[in-house]
Amino acid sequence: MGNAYNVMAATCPSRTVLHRIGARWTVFVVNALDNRPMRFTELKAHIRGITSKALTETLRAMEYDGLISRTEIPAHPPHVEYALTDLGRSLLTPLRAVREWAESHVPDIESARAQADAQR
Amino acid sequence: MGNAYNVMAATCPSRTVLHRIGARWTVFVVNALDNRPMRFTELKAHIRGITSKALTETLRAMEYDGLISRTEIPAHPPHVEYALTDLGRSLLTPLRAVREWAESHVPDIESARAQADAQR
DNA sequence: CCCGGACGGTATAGATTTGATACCGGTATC
DNA sequence: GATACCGGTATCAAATCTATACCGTCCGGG
Repeated sequence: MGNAYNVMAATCPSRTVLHRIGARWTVFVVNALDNRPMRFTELKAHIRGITSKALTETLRAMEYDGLISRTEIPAHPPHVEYALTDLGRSLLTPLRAVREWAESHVPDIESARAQADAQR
Repeated sequence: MGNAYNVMAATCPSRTVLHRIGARWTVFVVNALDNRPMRFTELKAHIRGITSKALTETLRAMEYDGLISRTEIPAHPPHVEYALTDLGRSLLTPLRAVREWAESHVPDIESARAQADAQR
């Protein structure tokens, strides 16, 4: 498809993009918002182990990059809703594949680790 | 396909697997070894911006996880060759998709960032 | 009115990870 | 010899992440 960007070049903008995708929690947020918008606390509960700070920073960065939208809903009680944008949804396909790979290859990696440990 | 692992659970082994895949440089190494084995210095030159230390650590971790193999070749001059294992090759498909997403969506993200900057 | 709790975060400090820079031993070439 | 390349280590400073505590707003109950 020959586009002009190459992640292997240190200065290429695609590098920063890949860096952002690869950031600790981005994958989890994208996967969590897969089929519906969520609120802050809902996300925090869903992605077990994330702290408020990490979640806030991840959401801010993703919003800045146009991957998610943040909407304050003035209902009673008011609350905040995070949702994938079209761009974010387009990222869903590759990231879901990564997630599925991770979930389905746990035994392979665990046995590789066990074998490496036994070696020493 | 219903496997037993869920990355959203903090204690799930798949979490550590995903963490490893998401580590700074893993994506680059997998993509670099896409169509042939490479030597240490070759990899370092190919993945612009990586330091020896980062590359060493990434390679060690990936070898431990069974994603790549490290072979010392006793030719003259002797050298070291890194190659994807079958497991590593299976990771290639999802990660190549991520790489391609990054390379093809740079303009979208840049314009989202520009728009966010203009907002303030 | 007062109390308590949920929501959506901040502030701060300590631990962990990363990166820059320098260096090193072995092999081969000049 | 002297020099250079390969495949790394060692060391230390800088950036990042985590844990923990805290905060203001809004709401419902008593």
